[in-house]
Amino acid sequence: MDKKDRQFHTFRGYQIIKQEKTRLTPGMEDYLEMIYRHCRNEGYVRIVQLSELLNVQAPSVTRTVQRLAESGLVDYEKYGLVKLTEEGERIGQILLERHILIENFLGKIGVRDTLLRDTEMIEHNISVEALRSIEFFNNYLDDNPHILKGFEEYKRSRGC
Amino acid sequence: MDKKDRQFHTFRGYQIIKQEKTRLTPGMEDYLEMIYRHCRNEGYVRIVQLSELLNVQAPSVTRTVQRLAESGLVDYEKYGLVKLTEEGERIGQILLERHILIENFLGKIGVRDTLLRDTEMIEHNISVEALRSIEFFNNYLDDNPHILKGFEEYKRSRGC
DNA sequence: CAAAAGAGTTACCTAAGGCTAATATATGAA
DNA sequence: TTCATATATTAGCCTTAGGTAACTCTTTTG
Repeated sequence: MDKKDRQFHTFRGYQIIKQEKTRLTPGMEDYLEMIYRHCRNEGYVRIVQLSELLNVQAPSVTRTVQRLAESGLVDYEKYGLVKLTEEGERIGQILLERHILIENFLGKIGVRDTLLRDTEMIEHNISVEALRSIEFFNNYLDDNPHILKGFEEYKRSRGC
Repeated sequence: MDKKDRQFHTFRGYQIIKQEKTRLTPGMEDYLEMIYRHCRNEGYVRIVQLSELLNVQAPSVTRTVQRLAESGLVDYEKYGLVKLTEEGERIGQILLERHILIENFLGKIGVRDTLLRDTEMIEHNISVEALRSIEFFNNYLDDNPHILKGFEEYKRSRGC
C-alpha cells in the first residue's frame, strides 16, 4: 500500500488520490453506471434520456459523455447514440454490481427512505477492501437469516 | 421528504442538495472535525498544524478557516489561533461521533487497512437515517457477540 | 534590536461538475 | 422541400477545493 494511504486526508484529498489511480472521476462513474443500466436493455441511450435519468441538464451530459468517449469507455459521435465499448461494458457492470451490493447491504440493516441516496454517496469512493468486507457480511447474513430476524426483534423491543 | 430526494441524482447532485440544507461543504466538515479533535485537548490549533494533520497546504487551510469563521463556527482572526465557537464545538462533536460510529462499524465487519479512508469517504454524505441504522446495528452486534464470532468463523471457513 | 526563521496570507492557477443562453443539427409533417 | 420541433452542442459562468509563488507579519535568537 502507498505510504500516503496511511495518513489522514480530506474527503477531496482521497478523491484525488483515487482518481490518479483509476482515471475515473465520481461523475464519470455515475454516468457510466447509468449508461450501462440503460444499454443493457436498449443497446443505446440518448443524451436527453441520460439528462432525465440523472437529473442534470443536457450540456453536463454532453461534456461527460465526450470525456467517457476520450477514455474509450463509450462510442459516441456528435448528435449520435451513446453506446458502450467492450471496456465500458466491463466497467459498467462492475459499477452496477457494486451499487447493488451496497444497496442490498444498507437495505438489510434497515435503510429505507434514503437508500438510493446513501448508496450513491458511498459507492464511488469505497475501497475494494471495504467492498469485499460488505460482500462477505452480506453472504453471512444471507446464510444465517436468524441474525436479521433477531435484529428486527431487537429494534422492535427498543421501540424503533 | 422533499420530492427531489426520491429521484436519482449524481454524486455531485446529492452533495449540492445536502449543502443547500446544511451550509457545510464536505471540506468544511473535514476541517471542523479535525479542529474539534485537536481543540478538545489543546484548546486551540494553528494553521500550520492543521495543514499537517489534514495533509494539505497552508493556503487551503487559511481559506477554509476563514469560511468557517464567516459561518460562526470558529473564532479566528489573521495570524491568530483557531478556536471553536460554541456552535462549532457542538457540530464538531457531532462530526467526530459520526466518524467514530462509522469507523467502529466498518471495523466490526472486517475493514482494516483502508479503515480511515473508507470512514472519511462515507461520513460526509451519509444520511441521518443510514447513520441511525448503523448505530442500531452496531449496538445489536455489541449485545450479541456471538454474531461477529460466527462471522470470523464463517470467513475462516471460506479461506479469507 | 536587527536579522533570520517560521507562520500566515494573498493572488492566481487548475479541475470537476453543476448551470444558462445561444447556436447548430436532425427529423417528421404539411 | 421547407419549416417546426426535438435534440445536442458550444461558450461561458459559478463553486469547491486542491495547488504554487510571492509577500507580509510575528517570533526568536545572536
